[in-house]
This record gives sequence, structure tokens and C-alpha cells, in this order.
Amino acid sequence: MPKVGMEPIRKRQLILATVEAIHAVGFNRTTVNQVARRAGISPGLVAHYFRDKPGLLAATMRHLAEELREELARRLAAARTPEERLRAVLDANFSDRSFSPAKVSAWVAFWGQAHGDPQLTRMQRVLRQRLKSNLAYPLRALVGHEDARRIATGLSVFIDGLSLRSALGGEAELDRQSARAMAQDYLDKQLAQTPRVQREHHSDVETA
Amino acid sequence: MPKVGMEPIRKRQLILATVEAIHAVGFNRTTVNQVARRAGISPGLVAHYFRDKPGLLAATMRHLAEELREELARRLAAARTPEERLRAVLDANFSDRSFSPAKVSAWVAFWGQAHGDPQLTRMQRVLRQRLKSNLAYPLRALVGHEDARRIATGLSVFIDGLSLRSALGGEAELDRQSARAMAQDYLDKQLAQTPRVQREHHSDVETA
Amino acid sequence: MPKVGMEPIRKRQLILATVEAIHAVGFNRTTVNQVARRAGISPGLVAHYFRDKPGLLAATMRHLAEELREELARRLAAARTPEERLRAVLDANFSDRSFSPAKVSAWVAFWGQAHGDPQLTRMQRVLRQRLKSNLAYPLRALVGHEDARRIATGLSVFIDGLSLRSALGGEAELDRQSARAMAQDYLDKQLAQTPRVQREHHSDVETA
Amino acid sequence: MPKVGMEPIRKRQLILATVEAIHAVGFNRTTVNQVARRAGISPGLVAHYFRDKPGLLAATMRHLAEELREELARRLAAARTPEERLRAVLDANFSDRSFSPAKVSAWVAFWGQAHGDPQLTRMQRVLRQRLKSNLAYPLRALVGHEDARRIATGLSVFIDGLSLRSALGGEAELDRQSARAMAQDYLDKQLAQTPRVQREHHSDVETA
DNA sequence: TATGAATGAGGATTCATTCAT
DNA sequence: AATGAATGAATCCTCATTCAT
Repeated sequence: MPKVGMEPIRKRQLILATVEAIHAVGFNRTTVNQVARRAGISPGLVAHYFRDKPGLLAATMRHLAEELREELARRLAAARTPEERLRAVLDANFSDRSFSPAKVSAWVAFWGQAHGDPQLTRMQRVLRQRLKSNLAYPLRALVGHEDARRIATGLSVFIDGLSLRSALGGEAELDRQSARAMAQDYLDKQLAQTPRVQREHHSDVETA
Repeated sequence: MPKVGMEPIRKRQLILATVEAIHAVGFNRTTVNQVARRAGISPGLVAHYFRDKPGLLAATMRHLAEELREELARRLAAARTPEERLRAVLDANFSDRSFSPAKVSAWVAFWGQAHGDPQLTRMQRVLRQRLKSNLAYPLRALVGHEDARRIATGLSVFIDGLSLRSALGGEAELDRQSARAMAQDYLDKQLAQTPRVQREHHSDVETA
Repeated sequence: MPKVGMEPIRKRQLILATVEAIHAVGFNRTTVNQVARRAGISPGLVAHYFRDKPGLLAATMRHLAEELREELARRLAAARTPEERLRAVLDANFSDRSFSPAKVSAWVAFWGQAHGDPQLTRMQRVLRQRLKSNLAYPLRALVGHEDARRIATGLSVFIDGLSLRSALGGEAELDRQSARAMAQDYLDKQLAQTPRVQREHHSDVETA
Repeated sequence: MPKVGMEPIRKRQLILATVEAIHAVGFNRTTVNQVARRAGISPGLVAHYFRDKPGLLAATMRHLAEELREELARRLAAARTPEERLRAVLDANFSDRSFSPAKVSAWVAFWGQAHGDPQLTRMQRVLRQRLKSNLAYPLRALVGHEDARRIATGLSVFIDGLSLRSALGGEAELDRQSARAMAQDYLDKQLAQTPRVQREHHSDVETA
């Protein structure tokens, strides 16, 4: 049943099937045939669209990263103050779409594979850096440079820990809402004990 | 060249080789032959001592957990106050022996495999629970029950995040000392904003 | 973009692409998709015109044989004496068109595949027989029947050997001109040591 | 059924099975499983001994070349005069062991694969060079340098042609004895028309 | 206790072929 | 007449596991 314009559809089907398979049977038992069957597609098509298994896995991870980026971009566009920006970053990371059990499972599985796979390692590094930047930027409006960097690092570490816990424990142990709350708590407690800085373009407004 | 009393030596050799292999080539490329060769042992012996590959992997993880337990027990034995106990828990988790690059890599690899493997999942759950208990107990001497539980959970999440970051980034990005310091910072900031509780057996001492 | 009268054009394109592919990447890596892409044609058309891969390969070999036949026919038409006929046969076999590197590569590749493929085997046999006949006929005007047969066989064997050498060694080792000269040398040396026979219809001419 | 010292036996079994398979079903249908089954061995052992399929094929060709070398060495050791040496070279190339139908089939199959396979190409080149040297050396005792080179080249080309003919036509068309005779005829006819040269170290003997 | 040769099931990948458009 | 997406059988290869020694 050959059709035109199927490429994006097929790719999406296969990527979703990959995430589901990882969540359902674990990374090791996730074979190309598994994924293809789950997507209702012939295994040969995987090669057609992703070249090989590493290609499929990399594309899957890229897809997850892209989803996260979209969620974040949408929320940041509506944010006006540093506080709103910080909230937007957390909202994106714990959004219904990005923090679903299957996707969190996939993230953790990829973390476990990153060692020894240069491509995955690079992607992880980029993602981590991006999260830190997204946090550090609004923080610099509130606290000193060094403190902003420190809090951004700590919060991104904490978010990773929450993902891990969520994936390993199942939803029962740590649901999305609680994870979100714990991240917020982390941020609040850090800010509460960090000296605020008056920044020039803020003073202007305040003295006006 | 069969010898008697080789069992514990062989087991240790194979377990260490497993950790090294995971760190060196990643979980997926860690084959039984790889591990055996690295240990300077015939692959057939793996079956003899661990029955099969899952057996070797479970034993390896059990070994890591046991090491952590030993480190902790030793330090807790010398701890007298709640503060010392908390420090002991952190010291154990970030000890030279438990937080080596290879071992942290192995932890993260196991996390990635836990999904779908009931045995690994169970072990993870037990470990996590143990860490939380070890933290919550001394905390209950300082803060309320609910706060103790909350801080213990948060800190164990944060420690996991630090391990992950350490494994993925390499030592360059987050060394052992810095990770230890960040965990301490987390604990300090949490305690600073949590109301202290006067407990009976402490009041006695203090009022004396 | 369906057009009429495309059949011979498409077939030629695909056959030439097959020869080029064999020369460029070797027989084994010559896939239908390879050939189609090289011809700038959809792989589906291969089935349309040649039914399947064996059909394409057989047609390709038939094409090479036909080319050789044409070259020979043209030259033979102009030949008047037995000597001219012999020269014509050699000229045809070592012509620019028939003895190009790509085509010689293709011949050798087909030889390697002939075993176990009845169709290819049959074609090889026919070709060989034809070459031998084309050589034996003019030779019979010069030497005895048995000698003619012997020299024809030997020369056709030698020509095959030259093709092989030319294909394996690349043009650097044995170019077309040298191969032609060696074949001629073979023929000359054989004739020089074979007793000539006076044939009736020749004596008439000569005694006239 | 693991045993020690099986390596050379297994390798020989697999190599012979490879030659037989190529002869029986053709190069393309010669799969690793085919060969293993034919050798009465598990397919996994192929990887154990030859790494992969190309490794097996290369080893097979190397084996054929080595066999030829042995045949030649044995005969050359017994040869005293240039004429005996030349005869030894032909005897070796058309020996019962080296010129069996299956082995000739294998040679031709390898020729067809050499294009695009650097390893096979190199081996072919070395073999061809060796044959030419083995012929040129005794020839230089009989004729001039340039003539020796020319005859050696021509004869080795002719031998290749005979192998090809023998493989394609089956034994019916050109048996081993006839092929041998044709090669001898080629050599004799060439020598008969090439001026002999008196070489110093021969004159000494003859004038003594 | 120890070896490592041998097995064979399982997985990734290739590719000739089909077929809806 | 032409496309090229899709199929799925076939092949190579890996690797956990077994077992004779």
C-alpha cells in the first residue's frame, strides 16, 4: 500500500512505537521487529526511514528533545517576568506531554545507553546545557551571576533526579504533580536564601 | 588448574570486570565473553558461579549495594549526633569507593535496564527505601515527622540526580567533591527553612 | 510522466547502468535499486521491462553479445580473404566498443556467476561456439580441418584469458592495444608452424 | 563437543566446504549456513574461525593459492634444467589437486568477485605475478630477457583462459589433460619461433 | 574447579519484488 | 508508462549458554 507523503507519518509512528516499546518491555527487549509490529509497519521500513537501529533510537531521542523544546517555547513566549519564565521552564519539563510515564522511561533508558555512544552523549550534553541556560537567564535577573549559575545547575540536577525517581518508581511513588511541586520547592528554598540583586533596568522601573 | 577456595576470588574478579566493562564500552556491548576476558577467566566460569548473565548482573548490583551499605555502617557506628549521622550518610554515598566513575556508570546503566526486569526493579526500590530511611531517622531528631520525610525524599532524589550528572558528564563536569558539596548545600538550605522541633530526650540534655 | 515509445530507450538505459554498476561496485553490490538510480529511473520499472533481476542480467549479457555480433558482422562484410576475415574477428573482439573496461568487467562478472545459472551458462556456451566458428571458418581456408579447429579453440581461449587479465589488472596492466597485439601474435605463431593446405577453389584462383 | 586442537581441522573443513558449495550451487547461493551445514558444523563457528564471510572467502582463496604453491615447490625441487622447470610449472598448475573441477570453479568465481574487493584484487595480483616469475626465470635461460617476459605473460594469460574454459564448459568440453597439452603446445610454438640465447654459465658447462 | 570450543536461536539488515496511485 | 513506498523472506552476525575434556 504505497502512498505519497507518508514519510512524516511513518516516522512519527515508528518513534512513538519505540517509546512505547521501551516503556513496555525495556530497552533490551526493544527490537526493531518489536517496534515495527507495534507500529503496524514492516520491519524493512525502519531501514528506509532511519537507516538502522541506532538511527531510530537517535531520532526518537531527538523527537523527545524537540517536544520539550516546543513546550518550553510556547510557554516562554507568554512569560513576561523572570518569575514567569522560571515557572514556564518547570511547567514545560513537567508538562503532561513531556513527562508521561512512557517518555520518562525512555529518557532513563537513553541515559543508560549514553555511555559509549558518542551521538547520544552529545545530545544529552546539549539538552542539559539548554535546560541550564533556560534557567540561568531568568535567574540572573533575580540573583547574582554566580548564584544564578549555581541554582540553575542544582535545579537541573534535581529535575533529572525527579525523572529518574518517577520512571523507576512508577506513577504510584511519584506522580507528575508531586514532582513538579518538589522542583518548585527546591527553587523557592534556594531563592529564599540567596541575596537579591538590584539590576539597572529594574531600578529604573522601580524608581520611576 | 582447579583450586579450592577460589569461589569468592573469582566472583569478585568477575563483578569488578563487569563494572569496568560497563564503564568502558557501555551496557549493550558488555558481553559475557568481554567480562570474562577482562577478568582473565574463561567465559564458562561465569555460568558456574552466576548461572547466567542476569545472575552476573544482579550479583554486580548487589555488590555495589553491599559496598554502599558497608561504607555507611562504618560511618554510622562512629556518629553520635543527628548531624553526624546525616553527614555519615552523605559521606558514604559520595565516598571514594562508592562514587568512582566506573561505579556511577554502572548505577546509571542499571537504572536504564530496570524497566521490565523485576529483579533489578526490586533491588532499586529497596536501595532507595534504605537511603530514605537512613536520612529520615536522624532528620526526625531535628524536624517534624512530615518535614523529615520530605527532606529525606528530596535529598535522595537530589543524590540520584548528582550520580546521573556525574556519569553522563564525565568527571570533568561534576567531580565527586563538588557533588558532595551540592548535596550538603541542599540539606543545609532545607534545614534552614524548616522549623526545628524539641524532642523529649534532647530537651533533657539541653535543659540539664 | 508516461510516454509512448520509451521501451527501447528505458531498456538501453537500464542495461548500460547495469554494466556501469558492475564495473563500479562489483557484481555483489550491484542491486536493482543501484542500477535504477544510476539510470535515473524508478526501481519499479525494472520489473516492468525485465520482469526481475535475472531478467535484467540476462538482457545485459545478451546486449553485450549482440554488440559484439554487430561489430563482427560489419567487419566481416568488408572482408574478402581468409586473412581479412581473421583480422575482422580479432578487431571486433578488441574493438573500442566491445572491449571497454566496464564491459570487460561485466563479462568476467558474468563468468563468475554462470556456474549454477543455466541461462547464463547456455549463453556463454553459445557465444564461445560462435567465436570458435567465426575463427574456424576462415582458418579452414588456410590449414587442415583439424588444425583449424585446434587454432580456433586455442585463440578463443587466449582471448578469454586476455579479457580476464584486462579486467583484473585494470587498464594499466594490459591495455586494449596490447591485448590485440598478443592475440595477433598468438595467431601468427600458430599459423607459422602449421602446414598450409591448397584448397580447390583457392587453387583455381591462384593458378589462374 | 568441544575439543582441543580442532582449529586446523575445522578451518580445513570449512574451506573445503566453501569450495564445494561454490562448485555445486554457484557463488551467489553460497551462504554461510550452506557452507557450515556442508561441513557438518554450526554456522556460529564460521565467525569463530574466520570472523565473517569475507574472511572465510579470503581464507579459501589463500588456501587454493597455497596448495598451488606447494605443488609447484615440490616439483621445482626435483627440476634440474630450464626445460624441467617449465614443465614443473605447467604440471603444478594442471595437477590433479589444483585443477579439479570444484577448484577451478572457485577460481573463476573469485575472479568475478575481485572487482571492488581490494583484498581479493591484491591476492589475484600477487598470484599472477608469481606465476609469471616462475615462468620467466627458466625462460631467461633459454631466450632473451624481453622474449622471456613476453612468453611468460602470454603463457600465464593462456593458462587463465584454460581455467576459465574448463570451469564454464564442464569437464566434457575441456578436460585437465587436454588443457595441459594446449598449454604445452603454446609454450612449444612460442619457443620454436624465438631465437635461443647462449648464456655464460651454460656455455661453461657445455664447453667443459 | 576450570577451559574454551561449539552450538543455535535471535536480531539487525539487505534487497528483490509488489502494488496503489 | 511510471513511481517509489512498502513488504517480508533471506542472510549475516552476535552472543548467551552448554559440555566434553
